[in-house]
Amino acid sequence: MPENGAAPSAAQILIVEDEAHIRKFLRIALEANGYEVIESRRGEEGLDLALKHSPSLIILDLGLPDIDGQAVISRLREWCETPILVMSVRSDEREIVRALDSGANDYVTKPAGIAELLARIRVLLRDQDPDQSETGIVECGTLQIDLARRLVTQDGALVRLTRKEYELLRLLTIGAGRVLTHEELLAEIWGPEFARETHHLRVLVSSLRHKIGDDPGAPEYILTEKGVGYRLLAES
Amino acid sequence: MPENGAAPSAAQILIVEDEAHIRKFLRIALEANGYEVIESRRGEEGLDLALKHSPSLIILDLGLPDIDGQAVISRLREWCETPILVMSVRSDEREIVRALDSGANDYVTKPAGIAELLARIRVLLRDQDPDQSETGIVECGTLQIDLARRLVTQDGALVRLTRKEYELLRLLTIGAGRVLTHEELLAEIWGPEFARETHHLRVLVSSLRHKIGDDPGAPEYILTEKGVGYRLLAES
DNA sequence: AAGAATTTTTACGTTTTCTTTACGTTGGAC
DNA sequence: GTCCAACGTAAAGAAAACGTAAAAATTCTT
Repeated sequence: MPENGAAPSAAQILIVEDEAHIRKFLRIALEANGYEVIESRRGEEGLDLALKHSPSLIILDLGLPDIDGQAVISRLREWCETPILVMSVRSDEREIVRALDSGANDYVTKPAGIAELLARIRVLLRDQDPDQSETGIVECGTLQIDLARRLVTQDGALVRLTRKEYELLRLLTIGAGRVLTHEELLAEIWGPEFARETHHLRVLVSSLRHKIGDDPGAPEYILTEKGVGYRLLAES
Repeated sequence: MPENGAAPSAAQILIVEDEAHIRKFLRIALEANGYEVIESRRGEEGLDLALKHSPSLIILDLGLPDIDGQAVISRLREWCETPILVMSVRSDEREIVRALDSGANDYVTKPAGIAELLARIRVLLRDQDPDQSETGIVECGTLQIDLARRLVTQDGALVRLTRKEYELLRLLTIGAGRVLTHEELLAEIWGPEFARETHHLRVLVSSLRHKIGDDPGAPEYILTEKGVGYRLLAES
């Protein structure tokens, strides 16, 4: 899994759409405009990919073969805030309202002009939460976290992290200084249905701390906020 | 879920539209949904009103008598980030792209279903920059309370609070200046069934005061209102 | 299919936080 | 001054939360 291989500023867009020719059309148009594209034909797979890649935007067709598109929106919104642009052949107003109210950010009726679609994508990417931007190298004492390359070094030496360890560190880094609650972390790393299983988090934090050389008693990096969550100590 | 956009204090919406019957129609629909409405027939006046009232959202017609709607968008974006929803009779794709790219957040072609319009308004209000509302760092002498990060510092030094201590301080901060009664605090922190157990509160206040260096005899931060509750001394 | 790496599960000791209780202090009423 | 009610604080016991190690299960590699 090449995670974030391309240029640092290339936004990654996930397409969830069952019709092959539309997928192809979108992919060509998006790639021509400098976006990186991931695609999926089914809703379940789409949810997986969203979790795995954390794309910058999701284009979602409501008429999927396996699960209701509406359900995809709701399930995405349980744990993430990635902008969702819905495409649909139906221009039924009730469906539009339902999609928007359950968390979609825009609704475009097919067939839509590609220029308009691209403009609406730019709006959604432009209006995103500024602290979501995952570019640049974050430093924390002698610890370096390169979010674009998925690379962590401690004192210049490469630290090998497992997927979950890295995911935890990434979340802490993005929210540096802020407390990330148990629920947030569990929902992001394991999925919303694990939001109460704090023991998972305890062992993961323990092994991450071990690898980056952090002493829980006198933490340099990861501060435990008992009963609440964890926070990465920010530079000051 | 018809989740109403108007939560505690009604969101204010500015309509800039020259056709009287559309203005009237919008006003009725919006007010019926709990929004407060200001309106203007001309672009210049619209800009003035935006400056004066800082509305939560602007609905803009592109076909205005005095200045080009496009110019209104650009001039608004010079100094503010209020969401702009453009309405237009023209569904020319180039115009849509131009409006979105110059700063509009959504574009709806007239005539549009009112339910869809309201849903799109809810999206724009929902997605507004959250740090416009909560990011305030409250200062109280040398005590700093950063509610967004759950961070408390005294004289620049991090103060580590337990969950309940922080919760107490948060409540006092939110209601800064106001007296919070024993009942309110107990109900919020321990639950309504504890509303009479003031001894809990006494020991909690004591330990919080100890950590932020407050002397009950000559309080700098937490003032005891005997027989009633506590209050955080606000800056003036 | 075997082996390695990762993740999940479980268990237990330790630390921190919370609750409870007891007692001292303050300040107004009489 | 005495009494009383409300408050502040200290300390001990109880409960909750945490950290870690190791075994079991799963997934990934080769």
